[in-house]
Amino acid sequence: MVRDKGLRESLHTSGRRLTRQRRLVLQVLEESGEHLDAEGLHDQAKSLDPNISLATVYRTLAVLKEMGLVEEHRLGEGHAHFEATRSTPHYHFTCSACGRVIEFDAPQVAEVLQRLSKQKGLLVTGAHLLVTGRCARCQEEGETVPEEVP
Amino acid sequence: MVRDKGLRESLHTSGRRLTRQRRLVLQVLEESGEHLDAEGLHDQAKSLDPNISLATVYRTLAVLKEMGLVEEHRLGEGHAHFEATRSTPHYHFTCSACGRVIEFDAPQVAEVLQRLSKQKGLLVTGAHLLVTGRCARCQEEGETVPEEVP
DNA sequence: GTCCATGCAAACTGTTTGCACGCGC
DNA sequence: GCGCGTGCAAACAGTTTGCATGGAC
Repeated sequence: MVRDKGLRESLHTSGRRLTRQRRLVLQVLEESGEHLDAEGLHDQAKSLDPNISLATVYRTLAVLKEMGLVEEHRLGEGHAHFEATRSTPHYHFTCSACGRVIEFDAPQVAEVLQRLSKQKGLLVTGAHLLVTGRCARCQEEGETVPEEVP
Repeated sequence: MVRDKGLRESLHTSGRRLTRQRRLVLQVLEESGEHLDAEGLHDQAKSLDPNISLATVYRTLAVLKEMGLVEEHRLGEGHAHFEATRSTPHYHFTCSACGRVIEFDAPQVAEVLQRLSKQKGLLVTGAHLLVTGRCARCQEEGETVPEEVP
């Protein structure tokens, strides 16, 4: 992988090492696209390296978050979701009936943040707009049974 | 309390009862203002009713949330914060250095939501903009030691 | 060879639940 | 008095940590 080099360097500057597991976690996160939870990520990773442990997944996520390569979101319920940081910001709508997550963009949020940081002298390092409700499908059908949620 | 009557009625329509504990939880939440976590809320409540249990606090919060009188937010870290629903929407900035929470308004968010629900046929029932970064004080001082966080 | 990273299992935190008793209506 | 609500303690889910071994550099 081409970007391994960059990853190795980023890790190296903080006295860290590029391991098979770290490469793997980032790879799964990038390929799989969006908002996996730790367990889902672990499952995916296990299919490529059956020995990787959940603890390592969590530790790796912490490192990648610290380096800004991964973002953590609390969508809907208890557990966290993770996704590889992308160049274009986006936000999440979660359907409370079926659990589906829909991404959307909202350029106006950037304005809000800019005004906020200017007015109150804040340094903004992260922001997330989380919306909940019912998706189109679940409104029609009055559905209440949760579908498969990855 | 005047609003007890309204609360009782709201509860009654869903076959629920107005108990000392429920009154108490809502009262603490309203008086104490903003974003207490369950444990803080429990502590405050205990000073008025030493026997109230944490489980009851959680169960009551669930009921009040369901009735729309209370909102739950995951600010920064692991545990949830709760606040009595207010007429004016507002959002939260959390300083990752000192843990301070600053509230702010952002009317543009409402526009975003409206456009979103129209474009994608979603029914929006809740939304929250969560911002993290460093507050003015912590930027100046390069402070890293967390202060008291309620 | 050094020292960071890993796997495993145990610990921990925040939240939920089962059960017997208590209290609102 | 009926049946929901409570307190207690145990269960639970998600995440973190201590320790001995393994692997990156």
